[in-house]
Amino acid sequence: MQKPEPDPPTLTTVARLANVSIASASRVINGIKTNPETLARVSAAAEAVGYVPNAAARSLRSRRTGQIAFAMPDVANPVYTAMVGSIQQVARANGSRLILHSTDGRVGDELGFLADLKQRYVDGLILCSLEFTDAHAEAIADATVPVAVIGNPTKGAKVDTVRANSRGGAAEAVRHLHGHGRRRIAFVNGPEHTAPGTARKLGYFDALRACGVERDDELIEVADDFMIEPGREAAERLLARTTPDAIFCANDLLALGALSALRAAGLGVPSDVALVGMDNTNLSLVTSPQLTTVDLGSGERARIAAELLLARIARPTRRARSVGVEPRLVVRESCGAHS
Amino acid sequence: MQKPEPDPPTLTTVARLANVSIASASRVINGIKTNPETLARVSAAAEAVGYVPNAAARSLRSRRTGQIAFAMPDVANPVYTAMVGSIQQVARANGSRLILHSTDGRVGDELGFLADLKQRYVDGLILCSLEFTDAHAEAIADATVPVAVIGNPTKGAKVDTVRANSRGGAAEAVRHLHGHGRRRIAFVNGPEHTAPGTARKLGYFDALRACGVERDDELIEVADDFMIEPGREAAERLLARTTPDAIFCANDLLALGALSALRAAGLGVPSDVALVGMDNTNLSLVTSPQLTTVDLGSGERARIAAELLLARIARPTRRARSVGVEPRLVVRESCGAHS
DNA sequence: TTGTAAGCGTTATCAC
DNA sequence: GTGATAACGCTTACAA
Repeated sequence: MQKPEPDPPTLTTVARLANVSIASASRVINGIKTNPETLARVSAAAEAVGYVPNAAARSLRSRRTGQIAFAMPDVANPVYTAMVGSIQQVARANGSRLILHSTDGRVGDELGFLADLKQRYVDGLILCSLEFTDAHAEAIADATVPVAVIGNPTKGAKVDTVRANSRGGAAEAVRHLHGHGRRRIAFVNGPEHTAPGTARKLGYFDALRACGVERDDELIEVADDFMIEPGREAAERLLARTTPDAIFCANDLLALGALSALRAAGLGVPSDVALVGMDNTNLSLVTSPQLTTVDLGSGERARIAAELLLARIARPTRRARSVGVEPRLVVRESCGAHS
Repeated sequence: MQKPEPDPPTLTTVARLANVSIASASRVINGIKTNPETLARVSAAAEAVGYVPNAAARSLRSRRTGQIAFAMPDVANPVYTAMVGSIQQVARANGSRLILHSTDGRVGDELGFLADLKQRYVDGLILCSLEFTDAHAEAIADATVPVAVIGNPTKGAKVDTVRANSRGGAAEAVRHLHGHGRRRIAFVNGPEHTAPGTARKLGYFDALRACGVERDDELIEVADDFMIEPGREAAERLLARTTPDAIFCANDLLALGALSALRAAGLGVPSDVALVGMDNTNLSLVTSPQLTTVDLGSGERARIAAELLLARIARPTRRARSVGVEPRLVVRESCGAHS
């Protein structure tokens, strides 16, 4: 059986077969009210030839692609995959496809994707940026399609935004440690030039102040990246010079690294050193002890961002909205729950 | 400052500004050889107005979208996010965008995406299917764009394929356990109607036979899903009726669940019960003890699938290729490495 | 209600 | 080399 490979049927094919104009065929396909008889004829014809509308032609005319994009730092990080899942759901419910861009946190890549929007291959973009610069604000301002930001845009930026309160969350984590009798509370942070790095450090200080604990820079260590291995290395450096009775890590991955360093140093968790992470990734459930952490609502923030974006795509003139999602402490074995 | 919101510049805009025909403008934009002077004029004009070609118009004419899609069971599963990462890289190097579809392993969804290809919103699809049916083969056969499958297509299906050898990998895992003196080797499987479920069970039997160990159905337990919680429950059922000296789990997530059940039962790993998982997800590094596992080359398989797909998009008439990726045992603390 | 026809922004085939 | 011009497949005034 040789492939005949006939060109795919177009509206013209259908119209001809149904003996109507291509306009009528189009109306039927788009569910616009028509005479029952033509409707029947066209539907039958479409069915018969297996007609499916061509996406490119449709977008060209309608100026809608039915696609949205999500630009995120790292496909392998559970925080972001949680976001992908939420966005996927919203998009699908909306009949939209999802394009995934990976930025590795590089500002240049983010700006590149923003610029590419001019190609109009999507109806809008959700940008999850770790480091929002003026260049971002500018690029968004002259983007031709709506953008929603998950993160912390610069002050002036007029853009739909979903923020986490990671400063507050960090403070809550540290207060929790203090509440459990810890007094030498160390802090393992990620790169401090990032928005999360900055905010979480401030939260750490906030809590120390609130608890009346004096800040001790010896207890602070910065990892190269918000990842497991850098977390382990940072914790090793920390433990080489001092022994805290608690470590707050700026995210779960760092905490996993720290856990491994603590174990290697023969320190018990939480008996010797309590440990709290941040993000409530599914990783925090698989460690032993299970990790106490702060849920910053990644999935929910992404869902909201997607909804804001779709709303703006529908009504581009709405005023920019900014939504905050509050953190939630999740107490597990590494501090607070009986292990 | 009010937004003037001028329509985005088109080729016509550029051509007019450069005082050339739109054909010449097009040539310059597409890097087709032209007189240096017109080239300069057009480039300058394009630059001046910030011209960017419209994706929809381009695809309509050229019948190329510059997009590929990846349909996978679960965005949150590290095995698949590893695949996403690889595909993303290949796509990007090729100048293609990546569309992500999530199927939750539902056959109906997979078939739906296959059918949607007729809209031609992508140049091709990579399908990672857990359960490949005749309907899949049929849908692929009359798809209008190339498809590459990661998994095990039915025999007759003419489609580019990348297979893992999970049967062989499972056998290797079990032989490894046997080699470390384990004789009561239990097996926690996922749903057996899936391709991985079937293959891994066969591998388990293969190894028992090879090692001269008699098969004991009491040592086999099936989880509802390839996830942590079902894994824990299955392991609990297993431990309620017998005590093995090793458990082989059909993937890492199941192994994490089993680990937690073992811990709850007061059994030491690997002292009392050795444990081996499968997939070599990054999760296997964060447990304590770290998990011995079998790497089925997810990232590599995805990379190969992407390359096969792009190759076929470039030359649609090539014969279908089938590539196998061999498993690799990764020895860590839960069996074989000193903990 | 239905048909005619004008684009949407490109690319590609022609003559020139 | 360059410029008209005809598609690509569809939506949508507007006219009938």
